[in-house]
Amino acid sequence: MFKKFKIPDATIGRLSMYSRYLWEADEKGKNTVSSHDIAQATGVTPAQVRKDLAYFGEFGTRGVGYNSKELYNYIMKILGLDKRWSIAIVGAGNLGRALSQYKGFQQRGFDIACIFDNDPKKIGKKIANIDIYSLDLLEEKVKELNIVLGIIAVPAPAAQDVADKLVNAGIRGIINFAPVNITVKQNIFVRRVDLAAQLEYLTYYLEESR
Amino acid sequence: MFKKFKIPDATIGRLSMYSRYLWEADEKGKNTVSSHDIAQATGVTPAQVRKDLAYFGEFGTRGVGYNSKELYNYIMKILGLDKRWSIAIVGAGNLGRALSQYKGFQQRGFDIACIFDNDPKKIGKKIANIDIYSLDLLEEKVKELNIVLGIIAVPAPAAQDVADKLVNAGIRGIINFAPVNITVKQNIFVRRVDLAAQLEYLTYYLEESR
DNA sequence: AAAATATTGTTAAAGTTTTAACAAAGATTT
DNA sequence: AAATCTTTGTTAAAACTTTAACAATATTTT
Repeated sequence: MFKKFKIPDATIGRLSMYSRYLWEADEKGKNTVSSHDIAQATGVTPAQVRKDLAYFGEFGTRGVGYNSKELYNYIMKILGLDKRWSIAIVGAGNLGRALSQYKGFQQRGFDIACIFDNDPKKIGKKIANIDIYSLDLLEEKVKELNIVLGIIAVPAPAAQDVADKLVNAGIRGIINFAPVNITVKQNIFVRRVDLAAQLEYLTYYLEESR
Repeated sequence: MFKKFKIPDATIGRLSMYSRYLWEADEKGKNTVSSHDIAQATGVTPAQVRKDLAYFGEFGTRGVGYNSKELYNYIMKILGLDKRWSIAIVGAGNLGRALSQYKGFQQRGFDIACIFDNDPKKIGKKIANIDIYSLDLLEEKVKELNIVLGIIAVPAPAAQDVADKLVNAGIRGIINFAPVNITVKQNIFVRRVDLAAQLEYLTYYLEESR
């Protein structure tokens, strides 16, 4: 379908930003947007916007711009967001709880199917009406609820073990919030989100700029 | 001190990973590590490790490797983590609450000085023993508590306004969890962390790989 | 209807980052 | 103590990403 050549990773992240702006523009009745409009709203250059889109096809009209709604739909399809995805969260600690209740996932097409934890005090309870199950039920529930993505929100020492279990259960992609590298077999996609490291970029640049 | 040339942004993120591994290695009594050890543990190549470190100096001994503790200390200094930093969290919703209680910040030298929200029901209360104040007190508290970094954990429509207030109060760096671009004046460092976008990388690659 | 203006898609150039290769230097073995 | 092995720091090449320029095409103005 797509992928004529290798697409920069950063392009994918920008497409996500563009789509949010396009939705907003369309909501406000702005039917047509230019690469300049998109660039302005998302903090990149117009050339970058056009280049990013050009990887996937020709979506605009020269002299005119892009149809907001139409380009939104194209990008959502590129990102695989023309359908909904079921995800599981492993770890019902503070972070896991917050992620379970985070509205931003729903809005973008992600349904949290269930939560896993191995604390007997938590198993059987619910967070925001989502069931918490024992990790022993992982494989069963992944199949039953057609879960494709997993979020690891457990302490670092447990992360690799949880990752192995997710992969064994048949999950295809993982977001890892534990500040540790996890290794998985080929064809499983992993993204590490290290919250403290985000602050460390700031402190590095603050130190450097003085 | 550092910065002979432009340092890749990704290098900073990797230094953060390296430092976590070095701490662990030292704890386990592994006094010396090679670039290969670090690479293995963090999922990069040995050449990458050596290149990253070379931007900042010569820390190893040929034929031997690096002293774990010593390299850890160097990297922590590079990242500005040889001292502690005070941060404020704006937004006491689910995400703000979770971040307020996240142990990973403390461990890396970040102290959450206070939380801001404009919901009268929340103001005056505490989360994990941290005070919640009205946004009106932002400027005062930033000065009083020597707060340098801010975390935006409010809904997207409020993010730009909060960013402006943080900057006016004298904050130097911002992590923005709202899925929207914020603009700030020069010399203020911003990092956007878009949680849903992380999932969208996965769905993009899953679609692409079939 | 011609000229001016707007804006895309594409190509080439510039810039950045990663990878690979290897000389230099220390440790270990024979 | 010579030879071999290990591992860094550095240099050069390769790969990748962004920026800039501009022809192509549509719209608006004169």
